[in-house]
Amino acid sequence: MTQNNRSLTLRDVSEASGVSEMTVSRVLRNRGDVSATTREKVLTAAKDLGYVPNKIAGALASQRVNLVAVIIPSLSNMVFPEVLAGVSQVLEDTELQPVVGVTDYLPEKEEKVLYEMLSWRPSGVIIAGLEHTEAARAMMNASGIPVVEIMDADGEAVDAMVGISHRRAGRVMAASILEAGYKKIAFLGTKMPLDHRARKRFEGFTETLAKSGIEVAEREFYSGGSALAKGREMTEAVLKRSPDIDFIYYSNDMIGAGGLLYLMEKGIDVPGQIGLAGFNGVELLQGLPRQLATMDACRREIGVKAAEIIASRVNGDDTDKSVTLTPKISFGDTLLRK
Amino acid sequence: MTQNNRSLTLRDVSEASGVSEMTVSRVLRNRGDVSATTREKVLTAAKDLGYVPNKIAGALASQRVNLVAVIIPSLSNMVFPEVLAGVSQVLEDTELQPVVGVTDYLPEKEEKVLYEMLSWRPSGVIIAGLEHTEAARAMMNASGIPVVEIMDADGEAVDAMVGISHRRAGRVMAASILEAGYKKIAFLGTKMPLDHRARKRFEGFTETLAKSGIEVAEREFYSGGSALAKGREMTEAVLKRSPDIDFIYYSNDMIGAGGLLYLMEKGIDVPGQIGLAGFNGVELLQGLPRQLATMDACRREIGVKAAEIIASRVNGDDTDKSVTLTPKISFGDTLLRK
DNA sequence: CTCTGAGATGTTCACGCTAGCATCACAAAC
DNA sequence: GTTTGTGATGCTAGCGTGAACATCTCAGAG
Repeated sequence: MTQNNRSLTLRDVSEASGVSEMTVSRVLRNRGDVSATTREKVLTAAKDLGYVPNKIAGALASQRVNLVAVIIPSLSNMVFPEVLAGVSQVLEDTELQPVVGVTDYLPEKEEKVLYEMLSWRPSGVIIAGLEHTEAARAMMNASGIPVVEIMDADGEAVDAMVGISHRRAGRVMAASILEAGYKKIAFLGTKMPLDHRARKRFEGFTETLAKSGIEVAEREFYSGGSALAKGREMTEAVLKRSPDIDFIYYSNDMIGAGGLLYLMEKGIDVPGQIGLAGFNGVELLQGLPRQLATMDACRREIGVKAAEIIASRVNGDDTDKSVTLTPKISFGDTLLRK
Repeated sequence: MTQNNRSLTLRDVSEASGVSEMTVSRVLRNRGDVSATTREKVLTAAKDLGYVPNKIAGALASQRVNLVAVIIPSLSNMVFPEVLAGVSQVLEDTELQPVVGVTDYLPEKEEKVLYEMLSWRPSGVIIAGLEHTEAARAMMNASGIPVVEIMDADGEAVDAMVGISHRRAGRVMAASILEAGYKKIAFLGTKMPLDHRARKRFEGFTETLAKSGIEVAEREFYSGGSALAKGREMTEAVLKRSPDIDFIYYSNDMIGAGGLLYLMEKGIDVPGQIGLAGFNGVELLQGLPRQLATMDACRREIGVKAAEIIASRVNGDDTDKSVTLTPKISFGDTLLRK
């Protein structure tokens, strides 16, 4: 309540309550034996003063920091917040706390964010992707703490890894599309040098098409802007160039939804004339007039599993080093089922 | 590169490079005079060892922590990430770093998150809303650091405040709707005990309607689930109950978009038969077949301004205590313009 | 009445770093 | 040669807390 400019310490509380700093520390951490009377006295004093413990000092003294660094490319698309939700849910039952860093898909920024985070000596790291700079990889190795790389399973992990195979996801979608009889297939997505997972999906996709002697008929990439609007624009552009396209595979649901809305507006028969599919399985799709075919990326599950691995490792338990989840394809109303 | 289990300290670097710890510290912080030769030697040693400074110890020693706590209700709707983007953009040019805490709209969780964050002794706090528990308010007061409450301007700030008046926003929207001649007006939104800003908009809205002798004809509230789908469902439910509704005011754009898609599907004339408006001005709307009327909540701008206030105050400069931004109404295609 | 032991409380020191001052080397000025 | 100043470097003393150990108190056993 009192407004001090000099910040409060254990000493202030100890003086106010007439016991030693150590006892105050014990009360505030519920550690060790303290009599009910003393506990009461200390808590009252702490509350009256408005004392908030200094975790900086605590962490230095105890050599323990209950933070888990979570490093992701972006917060503005729906995918990473959901991973985060999974992480938080699990960590809430432990004394660990997630701290988020955002890289904007830039390797150098990732390296910088990682450095910053490691300088706070967290108990673990959860980081999106398997592609990192040499230096970043070295830091994670040297840190001596559990590191879980998430979202992807196509590659080598520094330590542990939880994700799906995007190559496989691309292959499965391609197979379903071929099976449904589509032939002139377009791919629309983000500019991929930045987004390795989208790239891998694309690679898996073209690989399977190639086996049937089919090549992607059209492709278009975007970056920035409203994904829904971009989906619209790109779909229009592609159909203008190649009106005989009969399927469009979008690298995410948001642009897919834009495309879907555009085609419906134009009165085009989906999935009869043109089939569509996206990727991610975002909740948003449920509100669309027609269900977009998609593939669930197991986002929440990935967050949960990654957090569980960190939590166990912090407790000294041994755990899985590599968890590969299998995304489920959902045909929705925009991909003919054989 | 070397994998140590015992973590590295300045001493390790100092031994490896043959200078004192102090000099190493100076090199790594670019503080004070160090000869080019020594600097080179130290940097090489640090890099070889893979040394990452320990900010915990640094912060304790220097009594300075370059973190800014940003406390928001949610990451999963589009509004707060954009505020965050504004904050990050500004702080990127300073030595300050944002750290995000999420409250899920729960006052007790807000209090807990605030406590946790303050225990790391950040340089400032940016927190959404003006409504907090007694204890939270006390903590912010006692902290002695700059505190900026954001998003809202209807109320008393603990310290500084940046936001818009949601009451006014509600009033302005009501006035525009009345002016366009709509009479049977419905309101659809979130359950409001949790969301004070939505509540204030609703209050302003009904207040202005009341002045024209009009009452909200229907109302419906939701919580959880896909907002787009909820908008759809609620719109359907309301129109079933009162088919003569001629305007629906949604408490956010997402449910508004759901409603819009539903009405278009049903072939209802928007805005002729039924007008619609949302709130927030989210980017998503740009991809819809028709532009939803809305009001920009100045999200990014709020983040920018709040961060600027913190940055100045940290530098000891005096700044505005209260900044009220004025949202712009956008009529889109769903609200007749008089 | 003394002894024992467990619970309650206090003391000391280290955690890894930085502020503030002390010291040192060396070149320019006298 | 001596002085002086300045850049370069080192030393010491904390920062606020928690771990480990030391001490004290008091009830119950003998």
